[in-house]
Amino acid sequence: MSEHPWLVQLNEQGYRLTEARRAVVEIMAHSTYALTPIEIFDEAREAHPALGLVTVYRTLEALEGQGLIQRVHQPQGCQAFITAPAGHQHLLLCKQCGEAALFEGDDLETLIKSIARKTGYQISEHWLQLFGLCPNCRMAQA
Amino acid sequence: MSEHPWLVQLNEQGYRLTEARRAVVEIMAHSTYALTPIEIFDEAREAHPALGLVTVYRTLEALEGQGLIQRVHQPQGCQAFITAPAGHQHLLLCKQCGEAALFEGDDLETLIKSIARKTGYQISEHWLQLFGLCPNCRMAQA
DNA sequence: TCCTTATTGAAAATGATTTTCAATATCAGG
DNA sequence: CCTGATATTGAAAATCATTTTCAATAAGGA
Repeated sequence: MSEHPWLVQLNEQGYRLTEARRAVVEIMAHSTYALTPIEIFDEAREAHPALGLVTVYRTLEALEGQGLIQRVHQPQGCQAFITAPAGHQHLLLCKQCGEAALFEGDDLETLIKSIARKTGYQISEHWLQLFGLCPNCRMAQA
Repeated sequence: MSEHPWLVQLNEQGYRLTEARRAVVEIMAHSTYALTPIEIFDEAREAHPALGLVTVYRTLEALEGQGLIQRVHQPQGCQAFITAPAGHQHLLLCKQCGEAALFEGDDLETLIKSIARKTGYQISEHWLQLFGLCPNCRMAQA
């Protein structure tokens, strides 16, 4: 069987391919929701019951180090993770159901340049995140 | 002596004015750096040595509830607090020294409306934060 | 000044994450 | 296909941040 691209990448970086890693990657690579270590633990144990929570933490660390997932910051807490956006994409989170959408944020360049000019700062990174209601939850609410 | 506006506001909301609260407000209202509870604790104890860390947490909670301070999210962690920006301002943090600058982010409205149209989400909140080097640290580096 | 009650600090409890360590599993080499 | 070096694992303990509990104290209206 062919491995998931994330597993291939981990392998190329010298990580061994184990049941535990396969189980965590399986969950993380397919979720469109930000998940906490415990949630990942619970879901991944369905495929690999012997999995330990510690290993979830260690695998998340490896995946984050490889730029494959990212931590999601929210008002309720900052422990959740989700697939890392590619390129210049940013997160849009539904406050109701937690579903995450992605959007392009290229237009920021202009804003950032103007702020750099005004403040004298040399800007190297930006975080942009939006919160709202996804189409489904909007409908349910109306 | 006249009290700091933050203390006046707390008082109007029914909070009593105590030495502990005065000490914490004194630190938070004048810092241009994001400070962690422990850092605030250490600094505030210079004015009020009997202060307990628990009270720092409780006072931060009150100040955040009043919209006077806000939590600062950073790659290294999300435990720090800083004066809340007024209106549509956002944070710009120096990666080197931790100093915080503020900037206006009104231009975002256009971007946000366009994303709302594209994704179907009803967007109600946005987080924008920039990281870089402040003028001083830029100079020191060059 | 007195009295009610919000507030306090210390200690204990909780929750998340990290470290330690002996057992186990991966995979390169024979 | 076996074998051995060693990366990886899970459990338990340690650590760190935060919250809760509770009796003592202090704020501020009467």
